[in-house]
Amino acid sequence: MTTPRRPATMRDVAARAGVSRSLVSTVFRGVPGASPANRERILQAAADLGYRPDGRARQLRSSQRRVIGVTLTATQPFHVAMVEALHDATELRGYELSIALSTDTRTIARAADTLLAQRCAALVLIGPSAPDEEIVDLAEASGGIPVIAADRFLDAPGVDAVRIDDEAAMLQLVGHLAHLGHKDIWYADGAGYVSAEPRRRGFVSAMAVHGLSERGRVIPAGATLREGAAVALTMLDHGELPTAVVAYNDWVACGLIDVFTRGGVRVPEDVSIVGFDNIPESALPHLDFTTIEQRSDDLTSRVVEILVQRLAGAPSTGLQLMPPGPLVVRSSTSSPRPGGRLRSVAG
Amino acid sequence: MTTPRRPATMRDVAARAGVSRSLVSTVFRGVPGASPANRERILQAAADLGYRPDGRARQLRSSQRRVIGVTLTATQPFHVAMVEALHDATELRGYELSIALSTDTRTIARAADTLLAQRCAALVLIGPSAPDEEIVDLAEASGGIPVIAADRFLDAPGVDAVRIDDEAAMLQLVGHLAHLGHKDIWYADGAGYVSAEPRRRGFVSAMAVHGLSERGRVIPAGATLREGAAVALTMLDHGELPTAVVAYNDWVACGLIDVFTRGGVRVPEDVSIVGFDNIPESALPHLDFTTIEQRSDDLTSRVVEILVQRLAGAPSTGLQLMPPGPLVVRSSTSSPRPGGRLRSVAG
DNA sequence: CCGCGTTTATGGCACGATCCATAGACCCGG
DNA sequence: CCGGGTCTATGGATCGTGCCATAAACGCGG
Repeated sequence: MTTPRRPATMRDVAARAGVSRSLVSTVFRGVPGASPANRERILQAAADLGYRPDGRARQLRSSQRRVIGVTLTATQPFHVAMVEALHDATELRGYELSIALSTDTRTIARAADTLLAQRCAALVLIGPSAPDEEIVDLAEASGGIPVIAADRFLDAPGVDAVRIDDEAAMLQLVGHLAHLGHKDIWYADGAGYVSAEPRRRGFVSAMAVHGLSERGRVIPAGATLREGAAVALTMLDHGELPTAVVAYNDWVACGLIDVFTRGGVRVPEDVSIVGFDNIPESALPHLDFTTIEQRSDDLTSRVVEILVQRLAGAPSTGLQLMPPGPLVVRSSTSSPRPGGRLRSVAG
Repeated sequence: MTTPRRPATMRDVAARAGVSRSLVSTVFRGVPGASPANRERILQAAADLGYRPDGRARQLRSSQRRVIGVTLTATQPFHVAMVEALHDATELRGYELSIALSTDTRTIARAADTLLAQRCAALVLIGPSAPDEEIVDLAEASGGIPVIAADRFLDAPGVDAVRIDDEAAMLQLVGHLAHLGHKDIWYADGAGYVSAEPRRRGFVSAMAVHGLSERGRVIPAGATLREGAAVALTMLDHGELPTAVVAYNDWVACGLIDVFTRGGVRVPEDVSIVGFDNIPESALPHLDFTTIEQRSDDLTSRVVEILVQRLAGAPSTGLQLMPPGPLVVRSSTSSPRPGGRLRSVAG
């Protein structure tokens, strides 16, 4: 097979098969109207020429919109899983997915521009980064197609938003500790990370609910094992510990437990620790800490559901919060020492 | 602004601005030939109508191919970083990126089909999964456009492949241990994970180089902290330890060190441990283990370089191996105990 | 042999843009 | 007043396909 400078078109296939261009079209569209003999010859000719229908021309001509635009920041692994789920769901409904990456230097609006230029049928914006205002403006400029913000807390008219209820989850976690009798509860905060805000808000209001606002403390940490470890070290250095620490996520909890146990602070005897996410590592025998599940699968299927409904003509439903996953109680939490209060750790 | 059922076209803009369709075209292409007054009126009319050029029609008409197709498996974080780098590099050369995800159920060939249907100018296949044969077939069917396999070991005519030289990296790691005097060196293998094969090969041949084939052992592990911890546990259970363990990657090393130190096996006094990747966690004070850097940035920039050259007409260069990053020696490695041999660990 | 319905095949317009050839507008010196 | 050059603006062909209207081919009963 030689390599043609110009890719083969329907015209080329038609010429080689000795039929009209239209007949090639009917065969490749899979509609009836071609005799078996001609169908065979056309497919053979196409194979010989390495013909492949031009998607751009197809979409341009057929007035139906058959592309779903997806913007992705890909900070979380489950965001990629969400794209896969969207693939599966839309493919069997005859849609294609078009993916545009947005990064620190490349705004969602810019990524979406590419997609809107393709005249996509709907826009799915995955990820909580980027200011809300940008999403609202984008929805304005989208020409009335469905716009769905996945994993984002946004309450704007005309745009569907779905996100896990971080606040409620935090309420459960703090509630667990409070019921065990803890009063001095600190929170190793996610600092700049995106889900940090609702979780912090959840922590603060949960402490208020239990009348512990005075005893709580929010300490900037981060989202990694490293940052969790760093926070634990500064706590040890300052020589002051609460009876329980809530971590922004499981990695931070790993770091905390690591440093604490090595520093002679026993978990849960001296300090209880809870994580957030229920990653596999949280069940490791030597860690085995209490955490709450992030039901990202539920979030994903909800997004797919909304997309399908909106494509079918259903109106926007606004913001939807997914109920938090179950609390997974393990051996990192127990009641505090009798009369437990802020403890001074000898240097 | 009302929401039109049909998006505005150049014709609509032209009508509103009172000019011809062609003039709208010249304005939106950014070529000279329109008077300032008309340019202004056209842009105003376009803004009023929410006009956005149709990318499909544009690309169809202009015979130049201005799209780079990228398939992505997104198993490694740096794969996403690579897409970002490709964005930056191609954007200022007037190209657009089109991204197609490939998953377990969605082959690279299928993902690439979408891209080829868009008549992309080149194909960048990111990720080492999928059988080589599939890539070769794909290159065959690509109609002669440049095909670049990033992060893949593949030596096929006409397709450029780039990957970090895992084997050489492993040679350095084992060499480091051998020079310290280690002879009983085990390898916690990556099992099913994709880069596992070349690393294992590197380990085996490195042991051969140092005349230690008899003393080496390959133990199936995995790629996560959890799997590393599991391997360490079985080692302790079997009551037999080498003087040094090479981990498939840094997470596995974390798991090993964690379980060992808690189990009373001192690192590096009783056993030396090396990782692979130099993730930030490897520098944590309480871990601080020797590892080798994965210079994924170098890999990325090499891929970009090759793409740019091939777009400029340069011929395929075949397989390229990137030299391994520097060895980062930390406190998890030292000379073995005098006369160190396989050690029995009391239960 | 003719009329009629069904199956196949074809020609041509349209999708929304690019781009070239051409025409009008305008300025300027001769 | 006219010829010639530059700057603007326009019409129309074209990209590769979908799809509709129409034509050819064919079978069949009267």
